[in-house]
Amino acid sequence: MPTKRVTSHDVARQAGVSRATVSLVLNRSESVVIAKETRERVLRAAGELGYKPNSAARMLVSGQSETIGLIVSDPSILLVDQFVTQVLYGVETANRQLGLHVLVAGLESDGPGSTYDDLVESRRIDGLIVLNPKAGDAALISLIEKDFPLVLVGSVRHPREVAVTFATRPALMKAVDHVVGLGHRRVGAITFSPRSFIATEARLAALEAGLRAHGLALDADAIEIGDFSPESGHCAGLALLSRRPDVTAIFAGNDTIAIGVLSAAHALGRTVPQDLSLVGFDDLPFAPWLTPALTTIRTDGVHQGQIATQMLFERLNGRSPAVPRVRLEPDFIVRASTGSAKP
Amino acid sequence: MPTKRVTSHDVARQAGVSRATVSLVLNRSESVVIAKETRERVLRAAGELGYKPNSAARMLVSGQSETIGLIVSDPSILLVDQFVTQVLYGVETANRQLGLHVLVAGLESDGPGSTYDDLVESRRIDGLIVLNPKAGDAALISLIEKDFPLVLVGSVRHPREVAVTFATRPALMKAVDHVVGLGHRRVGAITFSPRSFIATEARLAALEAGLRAHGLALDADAIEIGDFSPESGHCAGLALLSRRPDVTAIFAGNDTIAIGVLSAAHALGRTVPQDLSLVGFDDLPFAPWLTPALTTIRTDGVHQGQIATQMLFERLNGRSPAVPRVRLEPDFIVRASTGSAKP
DNA sequence: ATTTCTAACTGACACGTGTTAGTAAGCGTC
DNA sequence: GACGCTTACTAACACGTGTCAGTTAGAAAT
Repeated sequence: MPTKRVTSHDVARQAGVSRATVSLVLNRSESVVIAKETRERVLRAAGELGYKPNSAARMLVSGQSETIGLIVSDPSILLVDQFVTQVLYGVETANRQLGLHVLVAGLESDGPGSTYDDLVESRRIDGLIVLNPKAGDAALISLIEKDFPLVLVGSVRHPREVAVTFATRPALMKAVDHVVGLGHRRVGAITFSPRSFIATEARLAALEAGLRAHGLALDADAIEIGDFSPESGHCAGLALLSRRPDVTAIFAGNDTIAIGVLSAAHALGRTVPQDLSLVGFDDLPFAPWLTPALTTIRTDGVHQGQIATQMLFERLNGRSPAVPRVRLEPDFIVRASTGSAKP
Repeated sequence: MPTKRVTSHDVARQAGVSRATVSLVLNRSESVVIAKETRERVLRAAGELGYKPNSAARMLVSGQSETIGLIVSDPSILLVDQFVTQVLYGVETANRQLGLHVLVAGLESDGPGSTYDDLVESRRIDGLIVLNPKAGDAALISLIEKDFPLVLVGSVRHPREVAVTFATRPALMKAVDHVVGLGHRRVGAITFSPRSFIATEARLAALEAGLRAHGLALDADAIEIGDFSPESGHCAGLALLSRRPDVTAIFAGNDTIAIGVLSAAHALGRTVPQDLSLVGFDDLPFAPWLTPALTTIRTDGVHQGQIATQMLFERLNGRSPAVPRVRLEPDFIVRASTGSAKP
């Protein structure tokens, strides 16, 4: 790019006005201080020269970068589970609509954790959205307590956090009602992460509560721990069904794990839903097209990303969001992977 | 964030030196112009005050943003097909390792297309990686011809483009050998996009060439056009198998479409691989865990993203990449979705 | 004619950094 | 002691923009 940059100075010269006037015309949209004729001359000059303000200079003087950071915890989850991508898409589109740029940064759980400071202290971003935040993340807590404009997609259970989460309990209750209504009595679960993660614990608790309402229990040896991936679903499914062959219904931590469970069931000679009922979580785009089509709980990740963006936008404009913690309600979707328990 | 920013001026005062010295100490890592004792005093002061240079000021004076743009054409593909996410992950990790930031921007095909200029002309980014570039994208061509540091993940067939693509022909040949070797004679294909897309056309051509080498043809009415999604795979599969029930093997444009084809086959009462053989494309993480496990062609999207980053890095440092067009070689992976044709 | 007022524009500063030309000090050399 | 040379540091400029306080010109009022 050997081309010379066009500055506001060039525009001013071409329009026969001062640089200050150019700036006023281009920024103060409806202020009447500028004569109509002058305004038009400036706009024409800017157009002809193809003037685009230098973002760095503008950032420097205004203190704003018009950019938000999107931190993805454990980015390798992106590789295996499509849900994170749904949120990312929601965040990107919503910000584009608002005229904001999105800087994506992965945060390795074993890394230095300085990623936040790199972005925040250097004033490279105005606000932050954090995907899958970890409760023990000290740097993150510190930012929350400094009141830095930050929205969590997930939760670290901090009293002052601003977050978008899912109220999974109602949908899980419906799912349990459905499964128990089909006659299942021995139910298993495969989580997408260790119980220490807030979302995992909350979902297991909801599941247990739901079963308890029907006089049933979620046995400790009917729980397996996965890691988001189909492979982990397969392994956990094999382990669970081998240890507890009497289990007739499994709740998977997400749809991706459910794929692996389907494969495990098949490997063990059990047909879904005749010999085993399976419930997924998320309703990813492939869920209706698995064989059998997956009964699942629909969490709208795109929407979650959009809401997070909207809340961050409020904070960036100095307004504290009307509701600091938004809880979205997932739907329960019945398809073909759940069926009557054998008598 | 009511906290006052720490500037290099503060560091200078605390260390008892001039601001210039601070800058020299922090930037000229191994230049010996600074006395060891002074250097240490400055570093200590910077550490104590928690000094982080303001990125905007640095960008302004250096003309570099240490940020690259990642343009995702038709971002909604992200939602349905996991392959794009693999590349994104590769790009993000590689750039993080190089100390560069990544700005992600979706480019709607029907949009104004000004996304490039927004980023480039405002000097917000130093270089660009474009995912799934469109051959007809005038703004993109213009950047290529201006020699802007830009790497394509894909191709627009421009003589001066710098790109990372896949040489799909050898792997597709192997796949055809495999399928024909199993006795299949009537083969169908479902693409992930209209033939006008370069990759689609190239893969169909390779497929046709492979079949021709065996004295077979890819009939026009045995080709269906999909759109990356499992749903499109399902619909295309239904259409193809209804119109040409004699087809015994199908090549899917990607693994995601293959999911839909599996479901279509099932809906029509055909079992894979007994009644129908299926070959996917990409080897996404779920491919081994579908039922049956998917025979497919492995394209390493993460690697592709890393290579693209590396090539862009070369360009940013003024070196033109050793090989302007890297072609990666996919592997052919045989699993359980392909089997002997019925006699 | 002088003052006051308004509309329309401009001069000059600030933002925080990287860098180059330049200075001051120390030291040896003739 | 004048001179040159090296070492270690600093003053000052440049980057391109947003934004006031201030200036000019013309009209209106006194």
